Amino acid sequence: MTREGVAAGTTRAIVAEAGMPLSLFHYCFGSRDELVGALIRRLGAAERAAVWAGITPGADLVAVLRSAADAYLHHLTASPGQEQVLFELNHYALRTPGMEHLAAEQMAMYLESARVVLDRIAELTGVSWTIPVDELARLVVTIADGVTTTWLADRDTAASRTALGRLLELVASYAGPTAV
Amino acid sequence: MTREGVAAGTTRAIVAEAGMPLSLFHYCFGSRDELVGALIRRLGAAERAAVWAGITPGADLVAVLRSAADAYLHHLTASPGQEQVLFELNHYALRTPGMEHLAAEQMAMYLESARVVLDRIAELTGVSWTIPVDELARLVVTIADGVTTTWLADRDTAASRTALGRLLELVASYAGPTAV
DNA sequence: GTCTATATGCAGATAGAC
DNA sequence: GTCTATCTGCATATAGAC
Repeated sequence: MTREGVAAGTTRAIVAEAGMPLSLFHYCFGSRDELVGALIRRLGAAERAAVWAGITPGADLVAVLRSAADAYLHHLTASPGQEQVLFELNHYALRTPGMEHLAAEQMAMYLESARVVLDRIAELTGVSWTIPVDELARLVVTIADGVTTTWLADRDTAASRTALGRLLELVASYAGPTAV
Repeated sequence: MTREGVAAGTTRAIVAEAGMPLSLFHYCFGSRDELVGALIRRLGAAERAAVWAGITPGADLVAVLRSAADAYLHHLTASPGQEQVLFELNHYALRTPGMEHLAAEQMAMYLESARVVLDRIAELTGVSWTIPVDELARLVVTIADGVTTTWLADRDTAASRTALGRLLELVASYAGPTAV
């Protein structure tokens, strides 16, 4: 699905690539949608781990934000399909009766990841956020979604980098001296 | 497709709703993908017209931005499918061999719309932008994409409004006194 | 131009032997 | 648990009468 899209990930294509008979698929999963649901959860968790691992310790807030953003942009341009499939899965869930909650769950996981990362960055750089971290987390997720969607459509890396830089200035503007 | 998703818009579903035989579809369009391509262009143009019409004249920049943002959020929450289908079409184009350029075209149209609107707003409020309007347009499109994607997933209107408000502050920060 | 009827293929899911 | 063979339905597209 990462390589060719969610729609191309038919049960037959999956078992053909895995070298197993079709019936084994239905022995493991009740339906294709069950696999898709499991996939949303698993890829969401993987994304979360990747974001966490991408934090480069440092004292300067702007430098830390900048390096995290660069790491993300590098990952995005190197493996576009990995981010693309997350959006496709999200839209698939939104349009499939009974799976809408998975789209919300996916977003909740992103928000949680952003929250944790923001807390960690504050800790590392010795700043405190001047607005609730929940609100800042949503801002960060919104920015990431926007940059990713836009880049996936036109692949203008330079323009995306510039926009992302400006958006990070906004994030940095919500940092104040730590209360400790 | 707006109502039930791009995948649900089969040729059979379309002709059934239109009350016409299937063959008439193929008399009008060479293939389903040809219809999808036409749809991307048409809905993109409609979006552009809607954005243009949404500008509320006024002297205060922040007020104009705020009203445009509110109008967009109102539209989004009232007719989510209309924005959702644009994303779906975008992803469909990205994954369909030979249609990738349509995704880029769609994004180019958004950028052009943003550019025109930013010029108009500058004219109405008597400000000038302190960064190239191309860069600001990409920032605006990135923001709109991010807010829309995030809201579609969790429907948290209050949080989206707050985030959008903060992002617009960034946009407003690139306004300076007019050179005229 | 517009219709009915059909060709062709692939989708998800299951039956039932081993 | 794992297999082969198959059920059933729906997808895009077309043939060919009118």
